[in-house]
Amino acid sequence: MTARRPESQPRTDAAAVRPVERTRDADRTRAEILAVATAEFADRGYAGARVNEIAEKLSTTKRMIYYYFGGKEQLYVAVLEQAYGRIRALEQQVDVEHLEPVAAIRELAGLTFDHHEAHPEFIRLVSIENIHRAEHLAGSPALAGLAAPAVDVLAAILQRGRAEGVFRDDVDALDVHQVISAFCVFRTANRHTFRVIFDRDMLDPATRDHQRRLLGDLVVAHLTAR
Amino acid sequence: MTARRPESQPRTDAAAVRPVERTRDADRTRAEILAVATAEFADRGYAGARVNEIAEKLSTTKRMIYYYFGGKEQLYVAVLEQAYGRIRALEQQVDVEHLEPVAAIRELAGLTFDHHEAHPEFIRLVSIENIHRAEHLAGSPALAGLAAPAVDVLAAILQRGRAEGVFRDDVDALDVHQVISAFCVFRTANRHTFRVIFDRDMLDPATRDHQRRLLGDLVVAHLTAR
DNA sequence: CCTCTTATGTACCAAGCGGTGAGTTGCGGA
DNA sequence: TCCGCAACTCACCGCTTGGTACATAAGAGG
Repeated sequence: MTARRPESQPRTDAAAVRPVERTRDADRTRAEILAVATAEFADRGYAGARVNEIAEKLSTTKRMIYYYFGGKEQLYVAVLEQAYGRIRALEQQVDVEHLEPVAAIRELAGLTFDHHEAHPEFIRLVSIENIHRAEHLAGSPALAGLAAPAVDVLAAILQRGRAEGVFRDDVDALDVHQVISAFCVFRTANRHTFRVIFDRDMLDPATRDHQRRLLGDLVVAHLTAR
Repeated sequence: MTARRPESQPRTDAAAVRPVERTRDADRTRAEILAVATAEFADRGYAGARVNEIAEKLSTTKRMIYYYFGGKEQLYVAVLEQAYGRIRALEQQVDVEHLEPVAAIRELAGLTFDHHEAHPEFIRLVSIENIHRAEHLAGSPALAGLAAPAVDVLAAILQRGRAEGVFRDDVDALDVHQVISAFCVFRTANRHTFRVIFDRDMLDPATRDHQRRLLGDLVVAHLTAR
């Protein structure tokens, strides 16, 4: 029991020979843990995710998770914070001010549609957090009460549309956002049960394009009704 | 160690004296396990639910869960099957054939709305099952591929509306069902994160009534557009 | 070059987990 | 009345789980 490392150890004393990796880098380690944890939590839920399994997919060890984050729950909160932060950053890049109101609504709805489809892990994390009644979200000072930029963009479009007389003046921006979100979240989050029960594959390109148009039609019809 | 039951035992030999309970009843035991398990799985998710905890809330023991269902996963599938079965039974009772098409659509949407709000545990189970990519649903011969009756009702209404010339003739019934479902599921399933981020309480009566009307307006506007 | 802090790895633990072996009791039928 | 079996109880098991004690190496600063 004297041989500690039986193999796979250069031992040539030339420590600097190794390519590039394995230097000490707190930021890199933290980022790697977050990335792996995001995938794992999104994949299996909070209770279903295993700290040991996250650790095994890391190039570092489990000890680092506790060193940097403190515990499973805090790691999960950190994952949520990073995910929401990234989504907000993306939303802020939306630019539809150069379009006329109807086209702008269609574009915004379409972008949300694409965006949700492109980030299913985020939608999954949101579903998971709702299963837990948003208690972690509510407990995070970085996240609670901080609304999405998308609603402001939407409110501006509605304002312009009203001024131009093409939109009704009794429609609330948050309502419209909710309708768009509902449609986009549903087809991503509930895709699996919907497929089993109704045999509709949301990811099929034809279905996808059809639904993207449908969402635009739906919202515009509502905003321009009467 | 001879006294097995130190107290709380009548022991008057009048076995028939006891009110009604505690006889052997397989059906009742099964039903009780299912009821407790439904609440527990809906509350904490599949991985988060604990067999031990379900057992503690039972008037019987954990062993009975394994006796009747075989294991945690099979118990979960049984919970899903019962939940879907009940929902379908409710859907089949919908009767809107006596209403004109527009009123019928509003009524159907409203019933779905009320129905989803009244059964949040079911919505939670569906969310949970989607987190698991509907693998249990797909594996259950009693559930897979068996569409909801609501879509047939919807298709009939659309048909009538088209015949009367009040509805467009290029709208798919399943699309409409999806829009209604999306709205109703979203406001129930994502209620918690939505509240934390946008400070909107879906359960507030005024909000609720407003959204119920909104859903009807939305669908009707789309069906009657152009 | 030494030293002190930060970052990392190893080995391990107690509690809780899903699951079971083995016996016991009530009840319906002969 | 008694028997056979379904319905039920109790104690127990082995493994996985989140979490940690402790040793140690890599750099930055002097």
